Amino acid sequence: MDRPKLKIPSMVKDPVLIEKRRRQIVDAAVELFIHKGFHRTTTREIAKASGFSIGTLYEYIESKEDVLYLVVEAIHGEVERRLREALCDSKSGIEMLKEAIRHFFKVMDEMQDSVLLMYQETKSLPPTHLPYVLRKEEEITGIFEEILRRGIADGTIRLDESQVKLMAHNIMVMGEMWTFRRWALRKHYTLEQYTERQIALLLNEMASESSKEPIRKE
Amino acid sequence: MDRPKLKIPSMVKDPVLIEKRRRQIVDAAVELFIHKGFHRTTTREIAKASGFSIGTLYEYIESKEDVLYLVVEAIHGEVERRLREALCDSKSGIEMLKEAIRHFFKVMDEMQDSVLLMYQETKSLPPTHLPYVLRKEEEITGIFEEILRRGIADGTIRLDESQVKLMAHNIMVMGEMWTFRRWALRKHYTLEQYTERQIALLLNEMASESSKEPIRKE
Amino acid sequence: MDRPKLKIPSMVKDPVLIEKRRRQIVDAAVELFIHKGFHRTTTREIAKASGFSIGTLYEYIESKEDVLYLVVEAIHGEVERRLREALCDSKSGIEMLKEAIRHFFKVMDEMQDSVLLMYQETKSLPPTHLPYVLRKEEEITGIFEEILRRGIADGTIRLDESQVKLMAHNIMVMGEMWTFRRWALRKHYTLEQYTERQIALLLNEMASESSKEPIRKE
Amino acid sequence: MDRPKLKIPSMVKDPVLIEKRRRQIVDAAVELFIHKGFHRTTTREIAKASGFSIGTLYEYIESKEDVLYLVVEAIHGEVERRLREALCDSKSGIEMLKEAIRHFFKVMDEMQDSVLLMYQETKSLPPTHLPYVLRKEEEITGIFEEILRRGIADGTIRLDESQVKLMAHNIMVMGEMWTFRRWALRKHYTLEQYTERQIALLLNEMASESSKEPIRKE
DNA sequence: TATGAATGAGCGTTCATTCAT
DNA sequence: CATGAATGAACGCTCATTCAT
Repeated sequence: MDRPKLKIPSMVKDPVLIEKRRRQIVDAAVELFIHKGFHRTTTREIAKASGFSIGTLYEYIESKEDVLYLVVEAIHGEVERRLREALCDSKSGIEMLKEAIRHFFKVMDEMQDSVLLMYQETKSLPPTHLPYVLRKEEEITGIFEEILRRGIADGTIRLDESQVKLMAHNIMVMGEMWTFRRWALRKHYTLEQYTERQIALLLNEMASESSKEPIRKE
Repeated sequence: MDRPKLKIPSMVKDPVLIEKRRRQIVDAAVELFIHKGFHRTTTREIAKASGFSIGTLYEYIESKEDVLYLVVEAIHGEVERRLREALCDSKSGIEMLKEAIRHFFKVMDEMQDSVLLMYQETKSLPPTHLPYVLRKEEEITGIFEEILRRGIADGTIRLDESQVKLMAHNIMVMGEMWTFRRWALRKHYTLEQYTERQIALLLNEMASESSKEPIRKE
Repeated sequence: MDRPKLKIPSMVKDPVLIEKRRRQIVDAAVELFIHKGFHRTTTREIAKASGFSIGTLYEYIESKEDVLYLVVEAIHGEVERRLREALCDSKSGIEMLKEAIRHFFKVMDEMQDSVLLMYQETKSLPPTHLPYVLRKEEEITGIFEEILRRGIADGTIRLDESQVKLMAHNIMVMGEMWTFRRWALRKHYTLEQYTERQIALLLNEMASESSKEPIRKE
Repeated sequence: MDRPKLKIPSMVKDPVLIEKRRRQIVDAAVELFIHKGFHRTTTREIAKASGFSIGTLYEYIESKEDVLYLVVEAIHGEVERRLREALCDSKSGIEMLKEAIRHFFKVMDEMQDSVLLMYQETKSLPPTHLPYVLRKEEEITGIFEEILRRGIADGTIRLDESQVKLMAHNIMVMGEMWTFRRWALRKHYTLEQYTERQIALLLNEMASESSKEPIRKE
C-alpha cells in the first residue's frame, strides 16, 4: 500500500531535529488555528508559540501554508491511529463495524476542534498539497470499506459491492458532521444517542437477518 | 414564522437601487469567491467585477465580510426557493419526501460550486453574522422535518418523533456532501445512483411496509 | 478702517439665502469641530448636521476648508461683537481698560470651546485664507490698543507708545490662555481670581499713581 | 521625582537600536510636520525621510500618532534640557529668574518652528498620550515655580504663594507666544526688546524695592 | 436650487518572507 | 543552527468632491 506523504523541504539536515521542531510547530499551530483560524494567525505567532524565532520557523518550513499542511496531516494521522487502535480482533464483520463506528464517532467528539479545523481550512492548502490530504481521507475511508468487505465475506453484512464505497463515505461524513453540525446536533442529542441512531440507520439495511439485534434504547 | 434577516446598512437610501447593486455585488463575488476564495479576493476585484468603483462598493456594504454574508444569504435563499418550488402538492408523505430529496440533491448538484463555497467560507463570517446563517440552515432543515412529520401523520413514514431532527439533518448533510465530497463520490457514482441509494438507505428503516417499493436499479 | 472679509464663492445667487445657509453650516460645524476636530469631521457630517444634503453644502462653499474659515470668522466675529458691546461709555481710560479686560476674559470663558477650536485649527486653514484671520485677530487686538491710547491721552495710563502693541497682545493672550491652559489654570484659580490677578499684573506698571486702587482680595 | 514617560511599544528588542531608529524617526518627522503639518504628512514620507521602509517604521511604533508623541516628547525634552542647562548657580532668586526667562525666551526663539508645531499638533495626540504631554508641560512650568519660590525665600521676590503658579504659567505662555504670535510680534519687536519688556512687566510688581534695577533701555 | 449616487486617489497598517550576523 | 531586523507589496477602507437628474 503506497502512501506517499508530501515531503516538506527543510534547510536543516538532522531528521530527528526536524521531527522535534515540527512537532512543536504543529502543537502551537493547532491551538492557534483553532482559536483564530489559519488566515488570522501570523507566522510570528506560530514561531513564538512554538518556542523559537521566526527565522527558525522558516528553517523547517518553506511557507505558512506548509504549516497548515503539517497540521492537517497531524490531525489526520491521529484520527487514523486512534481508529486503527480499536480495530484488531473483533469476531464478526458486523460487530467490528459497529465497534469501529462507535470508536470513530468518539474520536470525532474528542477531537472535534481539530477535526473542524481540518474541515474548514483544508481549502486554504496550496493546490499542490491538497491531493495528499484527500488521499489520506480516502485512506481512512478505506478502513471502513475493508470492514464492510469483511462483513460481506463472513456473511454478517448484506451489501452490494457497488455500495461499499458510498457506505464508507457515509460513515465518515456522519462522524465528521458531529463536529461541523454540532451547533444543531448537540442541542438535541448526546453523542451516545447520536451514535446509536446513526448505527441503526446504517445497519438496518445491510445487517443480515441473522445478525440483527435490538437497537439500544436510551 | 419570523425569519429576521440581518440588515446590512447602506449609505444609499433608495431600496430599489440597493437591491439592484447588491445583486451585482453578489453575482460578481460568488464567481470570484468560487475561484479564488474569500480571503484571496480583494475588495477592488469585487468592485471591478461588479461594474463599479471601490467607493461605490462601500456605499452598499460596510465591510468585506458583509459581501460574504450577502453571498451566503443569496445562496441559501436560492437553495430554499428552489427546494420549496418542487414541494407543494404531492400525495403521501413518503412520496413527498422522496421527491424533495431528489430535488434537493439535484439543486445541490447544480449549485455545487456555490454550495461548496458557502460551506467553506461560512467560518469567515463575523461572529455577529454567523447566527443568521445557521438559523437559515436550520430553517431549510426544517422543511424536511415538516415533510417527515407529514409522513408520520399520514402513516406512510414510520419514525419516532425524537429522530425527526436527526433524519432531517442527515438528508441535508447527504445533499451537501455531494458537493464537498465530490472529489471522491463523482469517481464512483452518478448523481442518480447517489440519490437513489441514499434514499434507499434513508427510507429503508422508516418506510412503512405498505409503502415500500422496489428500489430503482441503475 | 478697511476690513476686507474673504469672499467665499457660492454657486447660489440669492445673498439672503447664502447668509441663512451659511449660518446653518457654521452652527453645525462649530459643534462638530469642537467635539471631533476639523480633520475627523467629514463633509457629510457637516451637511447632515446642517440639515441638508452634501450636494447642497457644496453649493455654498468650495471646499471643506471654507467651512473652517467660515467657522473661525464667525467665532472671531462674535468675540469682537461681544467685546465692543461692553465698551461704549466708561469714564477714564484705565477704568475702560479694566472693564474691557474683565469682559474679554468673561467672553473667553463663556466661549472657551469655540475659542480653543479656533486656536487649534487655524493652522489647517489654506494659506490663502490665513491672512484674513490674522488680520481679524489684529483688529481685535487693536481694540485694546485704542483703549490703552485713550488712557495715555487722558493721563490715567502711563505707558510708552512703543509698548502699546505689546501690552495689547499680552491682554489678548492672557484672555486666550484661559482657554488653552484651562487644564492647568482651572485647577488653581477661578475666573474671577484669574482676572483680577492678571489685571493687577498688567496695570501695576502702567497705572498712574493717582489712579491706583487697592487690588481686590479674594 | 517621578516622571513616568509613556512607553511606546516596539517589535524590536534591542533598546539601543530602538533609541537610534526613533531618533531618526523624530528628526525626519519634525521636519515634515513643520512644513506640512501632521495630518498632511504620510507614514510613507516619514519612513522615507527616516531612511528606511514603511515596514521598518512600524517596527518601532504602533501608529502614526505614536510618531507625533515621540516628536512632541523630544521637543519638550529639548526645551527642558536647554532650560535647565542655564540654571545652576546664580546668586539671588530674582537674578536667577531673569536669567531663566531670558534663556527660555531665547530657546523659544531658536526652536520656534518646533515649539509652534508642538503647540498646534498636541491636540492630534490620542487621548491616552495627551496627559503625558500636559504633565511634561507642567513640569517645565514647575521650574519657574521653583525659581520664584527661591526668590521669595531669599527675599528678592515679593509674591504671594497663591500667585506663584499663575506667574509661572504667565512666563511660559509669554515665551510660547513669541512663537505663536510671531506673525504680529516680529513686526514690532526684536527678541531682546520683547524679552526685556516682558521681564519688566513681570518683575515690576514682584521685585522687592531693594532689588529693583533700572530697566534696560533699547 | 437641491439632491445623493458615484468616484478613485490616497491613507494607515499588516505580515509573509529574507538574509546578514 | 538560530536569530530577528528589514522589507515592501498588498490590503481594506475613507472621504472630499463632482455632476446628472
